[in-house]
Amino acid sequence: MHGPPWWHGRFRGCGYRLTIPRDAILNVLSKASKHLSAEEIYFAVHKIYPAIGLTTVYRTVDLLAGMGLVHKFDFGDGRSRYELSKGPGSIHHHHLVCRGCGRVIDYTDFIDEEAELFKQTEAALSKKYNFKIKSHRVQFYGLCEKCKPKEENKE
Amino acid sequence: MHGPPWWHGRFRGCGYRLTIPRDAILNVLSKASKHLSAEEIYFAVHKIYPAIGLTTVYRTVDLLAGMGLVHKFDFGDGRSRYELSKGPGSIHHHHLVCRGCGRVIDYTDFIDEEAELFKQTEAALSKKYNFKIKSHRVQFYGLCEKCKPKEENKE
DNA sequence: ATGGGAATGGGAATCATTTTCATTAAGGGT
DNA sequence: ACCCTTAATGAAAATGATTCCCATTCCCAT
Ligand SMILES: [Mn+2]
Ligand SMILES: [Mn+2]
Ligand SMILES: [Zn+2]
Ligand SMILES: [Zn+2]
Repeated sequence: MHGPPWWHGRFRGCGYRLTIPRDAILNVLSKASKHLSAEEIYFAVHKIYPAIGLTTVYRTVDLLAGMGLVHKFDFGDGRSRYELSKGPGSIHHHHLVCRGCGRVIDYTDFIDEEAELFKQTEAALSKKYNFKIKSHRVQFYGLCEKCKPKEENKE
Repeated sequence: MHGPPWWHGRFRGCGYRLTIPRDAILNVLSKASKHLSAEEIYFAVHKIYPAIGLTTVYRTVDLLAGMGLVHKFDFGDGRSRYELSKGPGSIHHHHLVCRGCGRVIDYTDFIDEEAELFKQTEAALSKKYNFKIKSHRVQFYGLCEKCKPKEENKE
């Protein structure tokens, strides 16, 4: 709870500077309860540091993705969404995406068995295609509890 | 090899008209060996029917995705890519995406065990979140055999 | 303190996709 | 084969997220 946030150390090693905008953006992301768009990050950060521009948000979020600190997602709503990937409170998980309302649900259940299979699959794919796998993404698409009934009414 | 293509029947049932553009676009997709962007489809179709516009490609590909005939993907290169999902020659598969050059590799290996696990996972998720799962997407990100060496040289 | 490269921010530019609207053409009924 | 209704189309303009440009500011090792 005290001392500098856990990400402060990660910048020096890469030769990057830990600036106000970068720190502010990471703060916003670390407190976010959902998957934020660049603009949403911009608005949130803007309340505390009105000087920070949208361009910087894009640049920063891109840098962070390159460092592996955030994940960039496309859930099909026309804008990229970002989520902290490392650190306390962030666990590897997969997503359920509602085609009706766009809601995204994180799930970590059943990951145990998934993780085991993914390890095997990654190993086999790496060898067969001589491909170095860095990460993966799993998403299920469908209808959430709210949208399911609406769909049925259409018939 | 003869007779109307397999997709002709799929339109009537939905109340959609089978038009020249739609047929042409499906022909292009059915012959494609890679994941085409809207513009690539447009160029291919344009050689045979120069009158067909890019707008129609977008509309059609959207319609086909809604009908479940094509899958829409985002591989991170800034444009959506489309692939026939049903019919002879199209098997359900997952993707390896190279972060270096953007190459996308289809793989169907190891799907057997994956398929089994996915069935279980889908069932469990459906129940727990009261979510109707229609489809899923799995992508592995990393470096292909060509890009792997380049990355190592940078250090 | 100083110099130099890194980082920033505002505005313009890009570019994939969508919207608009006047025109065309499926295809069911005759 | 011919009409009619209406879905479908295409050209051009609009949109909107992301990127580019560049003058200015900031960080930090010397
Ligand atoms: Mn998530
Ligand atoms: Mn594929
Ligand atoms: Zn929903
Ligand atoms: Zn590659």
